[in-house]
Amino acid sequence: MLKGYFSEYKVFLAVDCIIFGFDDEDLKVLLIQRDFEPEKGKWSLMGGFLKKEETLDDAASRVLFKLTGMHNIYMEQLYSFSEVNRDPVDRTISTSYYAIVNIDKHNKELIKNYNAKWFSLSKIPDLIFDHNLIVDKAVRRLRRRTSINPIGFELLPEKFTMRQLQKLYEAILDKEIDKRNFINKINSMDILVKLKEKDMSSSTKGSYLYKFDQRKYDEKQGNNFYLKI
Amino acid sequence: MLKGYFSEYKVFLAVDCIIFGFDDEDLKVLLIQRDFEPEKGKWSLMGGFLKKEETLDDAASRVLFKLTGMHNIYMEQLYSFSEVNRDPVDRTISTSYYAIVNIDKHNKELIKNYNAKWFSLSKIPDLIFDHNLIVDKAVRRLRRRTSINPIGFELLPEKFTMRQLQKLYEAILDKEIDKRNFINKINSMDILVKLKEKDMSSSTKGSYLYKFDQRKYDEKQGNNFYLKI
DNA sequence: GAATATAAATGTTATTTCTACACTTATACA
DNA sequence: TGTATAAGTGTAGAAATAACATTTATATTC
Repeated sequence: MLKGYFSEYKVFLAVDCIIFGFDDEDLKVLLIQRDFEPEKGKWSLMGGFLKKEETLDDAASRVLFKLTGMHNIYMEQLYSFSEVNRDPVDRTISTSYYAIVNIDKHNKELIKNYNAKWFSLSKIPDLIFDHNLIVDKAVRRLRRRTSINPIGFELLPEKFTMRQLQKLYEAILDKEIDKRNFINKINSMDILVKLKEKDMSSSTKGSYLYKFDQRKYDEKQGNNFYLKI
Repeated sequence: MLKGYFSEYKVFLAVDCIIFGFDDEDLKVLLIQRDFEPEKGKWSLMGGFLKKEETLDDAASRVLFKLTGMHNIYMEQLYSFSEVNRDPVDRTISTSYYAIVNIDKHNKELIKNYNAKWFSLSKIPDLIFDHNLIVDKAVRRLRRRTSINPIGFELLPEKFTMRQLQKLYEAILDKEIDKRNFINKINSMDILVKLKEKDMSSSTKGSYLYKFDQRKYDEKQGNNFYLKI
């Protein structure tokens, strides 16, 4: 045989997406409620099969767009899950991606169509197959990434307060952080621009708004540092 | 259709293994020379297709055993590569694993049969497909892992000198390390047992041999720490 | 047997980073 | 005018890291 491998080796390869969002309080994950068998009615990650003409990244982008209506979402490949019977219908390997999105920017119509809902990390229900495992791994990865690279750009509105940013870190790392130490560390990263504008919604005094310095933020993505928070 | 997905979505899924070893001087990678088309004569990673009844981990273990004759090799899933035309024969996704082995313990007969050879990192030839990319990613991952967890147990002989351990770290991290600071840090990890025995081969004075405290070493694998070396 | 050559073994100080911690300020509203 | 609320701000002690040089044990050579 000169061309082609033995087709009995072929398997189904799916991508499943863990979509993280942040709502000023909690880190959340977007889940869909299946309206088809098996496990109809149960919650699951959004996924889809890898198609012939696309890479796994393409497939993940496609799946993410389908559910959120957003393009160019920040995402990263997580892991490939391959337990033989993880999918009761047919042997299927799942390459998972985690994505982080601005929770206010997704298309609410779409997520209604998919019976999708945002769940706080602490309230994630029983999911189909091995999806709880996948979410756990994604959370651990996101935590580690947050200790190595700056995060927030994709999760926060364009302008945000220090308090919002701190809440985000606290939600991701699941621990309380001292306000002054946090500000000092963020400032030492040198990725924010302090605006003249204030947010007056949360206090009488008002709090300054910041935005990310896109260029510096992207730089820091490259050369890893260890930000111990 | 009640049972089974649409089979046109099926793809070939291979595992490719980056096998790291250490020879007292350099960090090395075990490569095989292909004796079949395409790209006959070129060097590549050892790989194989995922079979029906095995997980990706199983497949990687099988591939590793086939080439080294060793069981229970330390390995970790790295990444799944999926460029559409990465394999000219047929669309094939590759899930890569990196493994670390004791270079003295593998079966030399086997690697002769596969035309396999150890290559220092700085002397890796042009590999088939995207295998150079895969190796690069594995090296970066190994470096990061080395900064978070202890390493060495799988790469060194049972008994080894501080110098050997330091050389290993220097080879992995590709930088020189101060001897005194290195020893202090390793000691602060508390994973070594100092033996009464000395190695007399490298100096007239002789240098003490150490071995890993298996229990403590395994413990440290779990709770990540940041060892800045 | 004295001198030499080689690698091993060892500790301290200065610098940087991290942690813990409390009071003042601006403003709206009563 | 007083009160309530969240924002804003700095320092000192502790811990980790980085820089750095001399002494020791032994085999070999003269």
